[in-house]
Amino acid sequence: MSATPREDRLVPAPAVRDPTLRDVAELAGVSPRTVSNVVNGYARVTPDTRAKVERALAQLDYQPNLLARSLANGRSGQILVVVPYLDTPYFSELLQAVIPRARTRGYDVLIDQTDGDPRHEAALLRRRSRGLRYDGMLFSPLGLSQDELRDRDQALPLVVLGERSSDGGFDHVGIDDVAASRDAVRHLVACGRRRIAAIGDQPYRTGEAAQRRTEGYRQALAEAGLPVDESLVVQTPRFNRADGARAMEALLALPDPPDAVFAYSDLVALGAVHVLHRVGLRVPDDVAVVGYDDIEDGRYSNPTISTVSPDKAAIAREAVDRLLGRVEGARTGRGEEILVDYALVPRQSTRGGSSEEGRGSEEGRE
Amino acid sequence: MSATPREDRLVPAPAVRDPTLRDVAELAGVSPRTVSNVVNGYARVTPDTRAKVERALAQLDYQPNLLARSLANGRSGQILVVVPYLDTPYFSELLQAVIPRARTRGYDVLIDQTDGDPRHEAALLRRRSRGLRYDGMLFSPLGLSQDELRDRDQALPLVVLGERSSDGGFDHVGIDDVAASRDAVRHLVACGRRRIAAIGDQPYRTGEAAQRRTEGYRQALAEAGLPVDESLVVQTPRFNRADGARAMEALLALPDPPDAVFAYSDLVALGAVHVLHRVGLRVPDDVAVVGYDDIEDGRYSNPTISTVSPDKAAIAREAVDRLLGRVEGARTGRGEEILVDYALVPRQSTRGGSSEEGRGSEEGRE
DNA sequence: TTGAAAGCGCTAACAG
DNA sequence: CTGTTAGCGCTTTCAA
Repeated sequence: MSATPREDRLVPAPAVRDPTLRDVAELAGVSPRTVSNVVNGYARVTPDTRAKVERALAQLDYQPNLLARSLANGRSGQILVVVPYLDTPYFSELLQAVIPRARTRGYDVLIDQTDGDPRHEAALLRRRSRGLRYDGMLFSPLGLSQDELRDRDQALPLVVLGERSSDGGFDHVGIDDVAASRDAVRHLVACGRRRIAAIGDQPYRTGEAAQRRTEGYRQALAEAGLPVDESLVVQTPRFNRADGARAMEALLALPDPPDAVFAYSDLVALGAVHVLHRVGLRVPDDVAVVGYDDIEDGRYSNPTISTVSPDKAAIAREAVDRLLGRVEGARTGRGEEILVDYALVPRQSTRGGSSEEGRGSEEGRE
Repeated sequence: MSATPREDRLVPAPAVRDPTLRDVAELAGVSPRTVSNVVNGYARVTPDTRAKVERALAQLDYQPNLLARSLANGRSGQILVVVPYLDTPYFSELLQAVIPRARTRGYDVLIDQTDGDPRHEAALLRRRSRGLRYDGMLFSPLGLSQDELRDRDQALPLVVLGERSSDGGFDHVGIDDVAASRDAVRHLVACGRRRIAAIGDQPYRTGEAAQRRTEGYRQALAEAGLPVDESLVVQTPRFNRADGARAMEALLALPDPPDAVFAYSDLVALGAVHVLHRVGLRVPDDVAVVGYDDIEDGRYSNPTISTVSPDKAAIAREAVDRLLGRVEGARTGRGEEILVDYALVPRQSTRGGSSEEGRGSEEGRE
């Protein structure tokens, strides 16, 4: 039996074993400590020994065991991103921006989807934070009220998306929903509409995001001196196409249907437009529609959808940076409220015509 | 100083420390081994001691440190899912199905997106598998050829989605693209179309998926005795709306434009329809369009898009189960080719009308 | 600057 | 059935 490069074993070594820090140390003739220093660029190392170590590193094609590293230093290098639905364009577009941002900071992304189930969401919040596979959580809740959001493991860094937090219980990143909604409805008013419906209100204590949009809607109507016809405010369980379609059908069944619709998401808008087309009504001629989120579908749909466009790149950037700031201890203290930019983007569904246009910034707000 | 419940320490204990297996063992008066057995439901344990342990478990609200567990048993309990774009509906809908499937099997999901970058993809394949944070990889490649897919770390369980593998180098899950494309074009022929364009061909060695669709297109035309006009086969760099729009513009600039389009994805179809509307052509009256993927957008667009509908739930199920079969050692040996069901779903973009319909299974295959 | 050694918290051989 | 114990591979305090 020929001698192996590694010390002898009683049992035959496994066919192939990845090189460890120890192997590198032996080959380089230094201690594991030194190799670790080189690998992590920590303490100063003599150019001489560094060269030796690096040669060994290369020769063995060493790659650190991330699990072991995590266990030793108590950091997983992963963050968890929680969304209600992955196949909702708004969330997938957001994730598309979040993942590279996290990666440039050296973190991998775990994903969970809750289907908006309050129990699932609550469980995620209360899970003991240490010994977990992630160092922090980016959370887009749907079924939880503000109070429930506060009842959580305070040790786990948390940034909440899309819900308003006024009380410093956690960091929050989003846009000013009331102002954005007001702008959207102002736009419809400016287009000469008078019977403006709102689709997407939610009565629950968990529907605060929806309620802020409704608030903006009311403010804009009040400004314009228009009455609020409560029968034009339609509630929906969620913000998807099917909800938009159903709500639109209900509105059309009214004795005096609306001449415009403010939809609380682009999907809702698309669902509404779908129904309008089916019954032979023209958009925007008969009914103008404005949506919310600026998902890609709305830029290619027929007609294209006027919408409130949140700066998703900014949301992703702010959210990831705030979260990792807490993870890495650079930030402490009370949660902050971060409002990012948004813009109202008029397209065919309110203006008609057939031209495409890029992301406008008119009526942009902060 | 009052006595602490834990053994004395020379330095003050950290303000709060999560209970470990050891803590539980001490409290219950048994060995860590036994606690481990109870927690993992391994060996048989006396009801008596089990009760003791469980009481201690509950009292301390013990939760295992997953990192430590992973390091000890060499399994992370995570799989990595790699897609080119997260905000492409096909992929996000697939992920929506994959995540719960993995979770029911006890695995968490890490996500990476490559933007179709061949270097990124190749790096992922070659990364040393041990010491990684994931036990297996579900991979939807875009920029890699079959050969490049084979050049990988064989130790990492891998299931490939959406590319055809005939050679057992890895497991593959998908639908029969040639047959599905043939069905799609047959459908257009059956609708009385004669000048049928194809949008989405790709010439590269990495464009094999696209080339199979083109093959099906040619077969269907040949069957119908129709000539293949190469100017009607338009190549696109990717499969998104913008590509579909550009390709459609090019087709309309032809001296003799098509009366039907087979688009290699629903996004391409939507982009094409967008352009057709803009120039005032009617779908399907002037130009019929059939897509591929059956994404939700196509069920609510105007018109709704006829499409090839792969059984995404089956793809997710088969892919996750095959992958975990290998991860857990239940499966070994050569890679298999798994073909799942698909159906051609006719909608307004080929048939006209304005009714909605659910997922049809007519012309379903395989 | 570098080495020795003690963990991180859990699993699993190996007794008993 | 349960206890003892030796790691998993890395980081990091403490000495030298």
